[in-house]
Amino acid sequence: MPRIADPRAKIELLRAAESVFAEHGLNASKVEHITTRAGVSKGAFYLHFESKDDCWRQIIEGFVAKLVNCLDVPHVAGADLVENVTEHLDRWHRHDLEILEFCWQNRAIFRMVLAGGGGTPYAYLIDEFAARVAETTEGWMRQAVGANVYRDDIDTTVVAALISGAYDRMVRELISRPARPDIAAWSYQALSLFTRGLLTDEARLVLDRKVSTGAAAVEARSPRARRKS
Amino acid sequence: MPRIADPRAKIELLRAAESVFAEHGLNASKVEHITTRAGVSKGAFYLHFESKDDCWRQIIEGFVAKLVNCLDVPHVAGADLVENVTEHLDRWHRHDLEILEFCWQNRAIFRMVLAGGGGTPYAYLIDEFAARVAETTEGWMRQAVGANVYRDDIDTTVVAALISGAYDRMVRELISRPARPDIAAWSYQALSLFTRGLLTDEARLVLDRKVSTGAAAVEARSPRARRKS
DNA sequence: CCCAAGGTTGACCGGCGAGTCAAGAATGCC
DNA sequence: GGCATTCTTGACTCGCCGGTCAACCTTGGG
Repeated sequence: MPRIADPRAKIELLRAAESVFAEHGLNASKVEHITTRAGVSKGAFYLHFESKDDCWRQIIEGFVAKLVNCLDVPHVAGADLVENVTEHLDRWHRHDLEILEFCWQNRAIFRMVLAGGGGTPYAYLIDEFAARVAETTEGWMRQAVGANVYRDDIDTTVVAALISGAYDRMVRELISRPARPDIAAWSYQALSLFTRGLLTDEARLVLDRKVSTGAAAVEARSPRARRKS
Repeated sequence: MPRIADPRAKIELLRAAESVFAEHGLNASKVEHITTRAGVSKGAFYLHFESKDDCWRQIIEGFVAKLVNCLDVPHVAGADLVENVTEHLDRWHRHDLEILEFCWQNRAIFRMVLAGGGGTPYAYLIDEFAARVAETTEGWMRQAVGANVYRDDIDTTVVAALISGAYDRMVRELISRPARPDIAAWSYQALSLFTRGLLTDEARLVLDRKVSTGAAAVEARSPRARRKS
């Protein structure tokens, strides 16, 4: 009667691998480190994975489709400036929270990919993520310029890169935290900085009127009770 | 009579090393690749450097003090709002151009450090550079809030991270270019975005008055002829 | 206890790349 | 050309680490 395989071995190995990869990246991580941390032999590793790279791939693959889905946002075109401003800011805010939440939930894998840096399989995912964000941001921006929501003197390529760079830093800060920070507050600070930097004077007037009439604009919902520390 | 040592060997080796390290980072670069590219033997490498790491260090060390100097900026305190706004924007703009120029001149070494990612000796320099920029930015921001130039509802830590993240992306774009881009135009876009995002209403009025009287404010010097492409 | 089936192990193999050093090459004087 | 001095070379050594596999271990049935 055959011996029963240890049902926890693969789980322990995946956990250990995720942890070791996050510390050292793929190239500098040793299979022996992973197996020691998982509490199994080196040979047992190869019962579950074809190679070290395969282990890395198994961890990453389940992550890829989620990443792509996260970035797909429907485009909405409005004809009215009031509608445009409000809709635009709402959409931006919702999208922010969605992405930051995703990054927080998958912070271990982000750390894995970031620790490896150049030359790591799937390291291009970070660059792709960044490029995709910049591309989406630029698309939104061109629309907003066309709708007279954003100033028409902005270079959408440069500014899209600046904004996605800013969010990139925010994500890096987020995933480096041991405890979950106030994502909504962070998002508000970013949104406030960029909308003020981008809006036309007309669009700002629309927004200001919304505020003074007590309407549910994003800035009216800002945490007034929060003071900088 | 002893044979004369080849005076160009070390120069060729340093050049080749810089180039190979920029492509592959430290860990994935092979001494054999460097020596082949330099056109000397593998043994000759060790006549000039104790080890591969030593070669890397020799390239980086000359770079370190320049990097630190580049970030030291004198703090100037003004008492008058008009003076503050103008002085502040001028200083920001000058500092931008100085840093971007430095990054362009040292783009090969930046590429070297970026290509390695985590685990590379001196890779912390990039993190330190980023942290230093954020720290300096935050210091400036606190001053500007105190002088009623910036809004007092900004979280200076979060916003400083956002801004330095944005410049980080700009630098990465800059050093990835084969030909020198229009640094002043890029800097203008960033400055325009962030000043509009940060200034108090009073400070904006000061700035607008300056513009309408034809004074030499930064925005009055903006490249009006430039349209987005 | 013996047995068959399958699981697990860690000493071992072999490729790779950093570093070594004795042999060969280059130089200019006599 | 011979010689002494120094430079340069590239085959070689050695250690690291991913991956292998025969020996040993575990399991439950008879």
